[in-house]
Amino acid sequence: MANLSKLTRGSIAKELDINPETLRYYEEQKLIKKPKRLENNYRIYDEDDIIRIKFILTAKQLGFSLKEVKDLLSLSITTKSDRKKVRNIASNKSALISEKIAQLTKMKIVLDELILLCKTNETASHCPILKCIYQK
Amino acid sequence: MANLSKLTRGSIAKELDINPETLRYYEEQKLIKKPKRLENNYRIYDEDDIIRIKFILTAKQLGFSLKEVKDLLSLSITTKSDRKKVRNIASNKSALISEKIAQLTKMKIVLDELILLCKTNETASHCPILKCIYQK
DNA sequence: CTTGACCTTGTAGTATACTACAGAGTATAC
DNA sequence: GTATACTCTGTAGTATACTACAAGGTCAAG
Repeated sequence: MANLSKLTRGSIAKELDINPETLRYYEEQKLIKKPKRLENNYRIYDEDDIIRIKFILTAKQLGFSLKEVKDLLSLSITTKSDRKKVRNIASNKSALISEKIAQLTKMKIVLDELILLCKTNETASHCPILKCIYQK
Repeated sequence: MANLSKLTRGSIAKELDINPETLRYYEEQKLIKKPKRLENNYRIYDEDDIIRIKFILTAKQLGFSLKEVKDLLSLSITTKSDRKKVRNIASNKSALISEKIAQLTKMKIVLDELILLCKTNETASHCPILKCIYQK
C-alpha cells in the first residue's frame, strides 16, 4: 500500500534527531496523544504532533522533567473551573523561568568574561565559573 | 572529641536541602574534591565547597548534566596551553546558554499571556504553551 | 552510662528517561 | 521475487543520578 512519504515514526525521529522508540515512550507516558494509523497499522503523525514533540524536547533541555512538561502541556482553559488552576500553575512556572533566566544570565556573564581573559594574556585559576553563585 | 559545630555532611545537606548521601556521590564522581576529615574521620566542608555544591545544584536545575557541570567546573586557566581549550568550551557553553535564555524568554511570554487570559473571561484551549515553538 | 542521632564504609536498590531486542508483518529497490 | 529497511507489539536492558541499607564507630543529652 502506498505510503506517500507520510510522517511515520522513523521520518519524525530522523527529522528531530531522536530515537524512534522515544516516540513510543512519549505516547505511553501520555505526553503525546495516540497518533492516527495507516491502513497497515503504522503510526502517522501530523504537524501538531511535531510541534508538541519539539516542545517536549526543548523543555527538557531547559531542565524540566517529563512530569513538568506534562503540566505545561496541560495548561489550557476549556471550562470556567480551569481558570484558577491554570493561573496557579502558569504563575509558578513563570516565576521559576524568571529564576532560570537570571541564573543563566549570571553564568553567561562569567563565561564571557572568561573568554575575554583567554584572549588576553591573563590567567584565571580557581574555577572562575563559581563566581556566578555569589554574584548579584 | 569536640565538633565545634563544623560543616559535616548532615549540616551541609540540611542547609542545601539535599540528601547527605548526595555529597558522597558527588565526591565519588569527582565533582567536588575529597574534603578534609576531623580526627574522628568525619568529612568536614568549607565555604568553597558549599559554593561549589551550590553551583552544581543550580546548573542541574538549568538542564546541565553532571558531565556538563564537570566541564564548566574545569574551566580554569592555569597554564598557557589551557587558553585555547578553555576558550572553546566557554564559547560553546555561552552560546548554548544564550539559546536557553531565548527559549525560556519565549516560554515566559506565552505563560504570562496565559495568566492574563485567566484573569479576563477568555478561553485558551489547544495548549497555548505550544505557541512558544513557532514564535519568533 | 545508655539512648538516639549523627558519622564511617561498602554495596544494593530506585526513579527517570530512554533504548534495544525478539518475533512478526509490510514496503521499496533491484 | 528476494533482500533490506522499515513498521508492529511486548518486554527487557541501560545510563544517569541519586538513595537506602547494613554493620559498625562517635558523640551530646539526660
